[in-house]
Amino acid sequence: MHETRIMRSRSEEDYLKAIYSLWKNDEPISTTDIANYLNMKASSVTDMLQKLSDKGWINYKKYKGANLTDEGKKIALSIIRKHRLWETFLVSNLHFKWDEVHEIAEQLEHIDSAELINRLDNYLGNPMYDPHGDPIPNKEGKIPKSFSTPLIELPVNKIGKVVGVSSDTPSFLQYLDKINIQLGSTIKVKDKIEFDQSLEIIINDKNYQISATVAKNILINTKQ
Amino acid sequence: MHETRIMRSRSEEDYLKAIYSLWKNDEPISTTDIANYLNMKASSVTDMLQKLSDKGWINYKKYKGANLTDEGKKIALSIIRKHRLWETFLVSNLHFKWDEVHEIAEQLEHIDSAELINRLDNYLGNPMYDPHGDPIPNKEGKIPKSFSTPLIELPVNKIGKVVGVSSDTPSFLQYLDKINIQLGSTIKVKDKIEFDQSLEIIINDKNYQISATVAKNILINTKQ
DNA sequence: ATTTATTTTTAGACAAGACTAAATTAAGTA
DNA sequence: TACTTAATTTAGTCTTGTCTAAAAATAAAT
Repeated sequence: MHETRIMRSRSEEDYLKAIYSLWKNDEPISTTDIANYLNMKASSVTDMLQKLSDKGWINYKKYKGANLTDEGKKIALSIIRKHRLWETFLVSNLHFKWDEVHEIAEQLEHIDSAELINRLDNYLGNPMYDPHGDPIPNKEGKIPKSFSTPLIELPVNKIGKVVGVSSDTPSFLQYLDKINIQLGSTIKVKDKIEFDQSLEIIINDKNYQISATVAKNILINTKQ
Repeated sequence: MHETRIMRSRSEEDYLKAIYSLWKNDEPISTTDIANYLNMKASSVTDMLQKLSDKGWINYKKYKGANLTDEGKKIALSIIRKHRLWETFLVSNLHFKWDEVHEIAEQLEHIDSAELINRLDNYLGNPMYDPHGDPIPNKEGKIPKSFSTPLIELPVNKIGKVVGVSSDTPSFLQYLDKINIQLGSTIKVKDKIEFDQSLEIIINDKNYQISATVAKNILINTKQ
C-alpha cells in the first residue's frame, strides 16, 4: 500500500488555504470573497474552482460558491501546519520578530516534504501555538482547542493574559510591540469609553489608550 | 539607496545554476549540455538562453553557447549558497542523512529572502562546508578554497582523509555509508588493481574493494 | 412582479515555459 | 571542397494560470 503522490501547484494550495481561511459557518464561500482574499479577479477564481472541484478537493456548484471536501480540508490544514511551524522556527530559532515572518512563511509553506515538516516539528519541541498564538494543526490535521476571547469583551477591572492576535498584519503587530504587548502579557482593563468603544488599559503598570479595532484583534485567555 | 527588487522565476534560477555547474574552463556551455543537465529539450534551452541574455545574466551568441556574466554568476552563487546552507541545516539540525537532503534543498534554495539566509548562516555557525564537503559561498559570493584530490590519485600505502564527494546521488552516498565512509574518514590505499583501476582500501581496519568510478568521486585532503 | 443592480460565468487573449517537427548552421570526413 | 552528420534554432502547439469584456444568472428594490 503506497501513498499516491498527488502533485499540487502553488496556486492550488493558495486557493485551498484561502477557502479554509474564509470558512466560518457551513455556508459555501463566494467567488468574490475568494477573489478579494487572493487579490484576483472573480473570473480567475471561477476557473480554479472548477479545477479544484474536478480534483475532489472542493464542492462547487455554479453560482453557489465552494466548500472544502474532507480531502481539501486536510490539504489546507497541512499547509497551515507548515506555515505555522516555519513561523515558529523563524521567531524562536532565527530570532525574527513576529511581524517579519509572514511573507517568508508564505513561501516556506509550499515546500513539499512530509518528512521535513515532521522533523521540524520535533526539532521545535512539538509546539502547540505559533508566535501569533495561532494553534498548530498536528500531523493528522487536528487543531488544539484554544480558549480565547477578544480583549474588547473583557469587563472593566478584570485582568487577562494575551494568548493570541487575530490579525497578522505587520503594522498591527508593530503597534503592539510599541505599547509593549506580546504573547503572555497581562492586561487590565481600567475603563471603557462608551463613546467610541475604546479602552483604557494597564500593561506593566503603564496606562495606554487603545481603539476598539485594536481591542478586537487581541485575544485573551478565558480558561487555562 | 535601496536595492532594486528583481524577480526571478524558479526556472531562470535553475538555468543559471546549471550553467554555473557545467562551467569549467572559459569555454561557453552548449545548449545540449544544459538540456541534458536539466532533462529538457534543446529547443527549450534556446528559448531560455535568449531570455537570460536579454536580462543580462548570460553572454549568449547563437550556435556558440552561453556563459554567465558577473551578475549571472552572482545569482548562481547565491542559489548555491542557499542550497548548501539548507543542506547543512537538514543534516546538522534535523538529522537527515546526507543522501536524503538534495531534493528538499532543491526546493528550499528558491526561497527568496536575504535576511532569512543570513540568519540561517549565523544560526548554523557560519559553516564553510556542507554535508558533502562542498564549500559554501559567503554573502558576497566568495568560495572558500578547498584542497582536495580524488581518492584514485592517492598512491599505494598512503593515507588520506575524506573531505568531500563529487557526486551527490543518493545511491552513491548510500554505498559510501555501507562501507563506512563519511566526511572525516581515514582511508589507506592498500593496493591498486592495474586491470580495472579498482582499489583495495582500508577503513577502520577493514578491507574493501572499490571501483575506479567510486574512487574518482571521493575527495581526499591534500594540504590542510 | 418586473426592473435594476450585483455577482458569477463564459469566451477569448496573453505570458511563461515546456514540447515536437522542420529548417538551418556548424563540424567532420572523404 | 563537397557531402554527411550532428547540433542548434525556428516555428508552431500545448498547458497553467492569469486577465478583460461580454453574457448570463441571481439578488435586491420599487
